[in-house]
Amino acid sequence: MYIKMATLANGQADNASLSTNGLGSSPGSAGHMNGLSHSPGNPSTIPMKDHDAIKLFIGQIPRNLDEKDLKPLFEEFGKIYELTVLKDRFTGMHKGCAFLTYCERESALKAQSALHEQKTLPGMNRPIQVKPADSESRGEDRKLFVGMLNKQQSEDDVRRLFEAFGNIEECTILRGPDGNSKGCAFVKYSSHAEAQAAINALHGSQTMPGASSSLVVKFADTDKERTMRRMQQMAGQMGMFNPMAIPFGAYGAYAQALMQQQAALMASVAQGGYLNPMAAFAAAQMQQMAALNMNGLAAAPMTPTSGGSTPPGITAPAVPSIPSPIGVNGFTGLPPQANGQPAAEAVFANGIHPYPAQSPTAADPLQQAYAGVQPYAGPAYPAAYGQISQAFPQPPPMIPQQQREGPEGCNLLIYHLPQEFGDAELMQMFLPFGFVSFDNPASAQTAIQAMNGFQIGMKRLKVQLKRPKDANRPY
DNA sequence: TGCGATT
Repeated sequence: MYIKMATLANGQADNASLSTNGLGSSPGSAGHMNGLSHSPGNPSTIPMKDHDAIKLFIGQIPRNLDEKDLKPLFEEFGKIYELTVLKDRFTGMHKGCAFLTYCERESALKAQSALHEQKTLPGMNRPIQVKPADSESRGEDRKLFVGMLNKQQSEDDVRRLFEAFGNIEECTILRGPDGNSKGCAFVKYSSHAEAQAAINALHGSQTMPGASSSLVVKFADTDKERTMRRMQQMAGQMGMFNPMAIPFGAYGAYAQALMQQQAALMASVAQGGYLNPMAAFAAAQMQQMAALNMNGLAAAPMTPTSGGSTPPGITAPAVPSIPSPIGVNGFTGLPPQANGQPAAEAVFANGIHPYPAQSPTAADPLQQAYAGVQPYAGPAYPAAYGQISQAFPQPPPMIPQQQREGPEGCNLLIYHLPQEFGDAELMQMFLPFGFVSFDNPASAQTAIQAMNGFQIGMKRLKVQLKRPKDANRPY
């Protein structure tokens, strides 16, 4: 844990640090352990595949069919090199689809033409899909997303609409679990130019009956955009902090620090075994997303007040939303509290160096009192948390029984909080920096650097280390 | 206003 936190502290200054965490994609690395066809034992029987073999995506598979059930169906087109049913990474649940590689390219082509949309497996209401996996084609630049369709329109209707602009390789209406159209579709052309021509001709060109606005025709999300979108959806579902609610241009330090810290925190907790599958998934997504952001995707210039355009899938609220509880670590409650918010509150984190605040508006006197209400995870907490990341004995301790001031040099003072800011908000905002588990000096630094000057509405926070007690009484 | 069941 402490190692991770050290990494985070560095990451704050060095955006590249997350790119070394092994999150990179590994195309074609799907292990053969799940594969079907490799004969154990005699090496001479290990199948070889053509260099130009095609990995096929198989969709619309009943969930009660596993590799051995599927094998006979596909074997008639050639020798199978690998067949893997896709399963949920955490729950192991059959996802209703598979990847299939034949030893020979020709077999794949035969299977595709014989099976794709040609038959429907028992229990399915849509025909089987047999087509090159996305990883084979790299076709994002010729795939269109079509929105604002009439929900009655079929694949054929959409094809007719788009066929004049090029050769359509794939046309799929997006449907909900009930099979009803979601009013949108993917259309993949053979070339980027064809796709662009369709956009030029069709986007906004007409309004389908029942649609709320004119036809949308645009390039489909890239991998990165898709990851971001999923991340956002999941964060929303879980009621978690939503990193994308905060525009990176304006709040880069905060967002990055949060994301990195949350990713590390959740990952280490996950290793300890406390996280439920959803949260573990969230952790993985979070890491992926942090990595993506480090690569600059979300670094597009935009601020709440700039009036700039918003990239697809990213919302830019006028006021940054306040992170809500993470929902891990057992931190579901909040400390007891005296209400009536002062303009400044002392907040305890675990840090060391004195750090001069540099807010331009920092004329406020210190006599604003450290009145408050300190959500502080006492000394017992870090130790207990340390266990978690190692072996995972007990769940993390809950909220501390009583308010306590942290060691000297570890307490932050926050000025210019909004009136409506209560402990809950305060705690949520600062929790990632120190309340939970981090007792190294870098945490306080991270929090200060990320949060000092952070704008909430019309105000800018002032965050600095609380002065030692004796230094606080100049008179 | 909706981006697939894709290692």
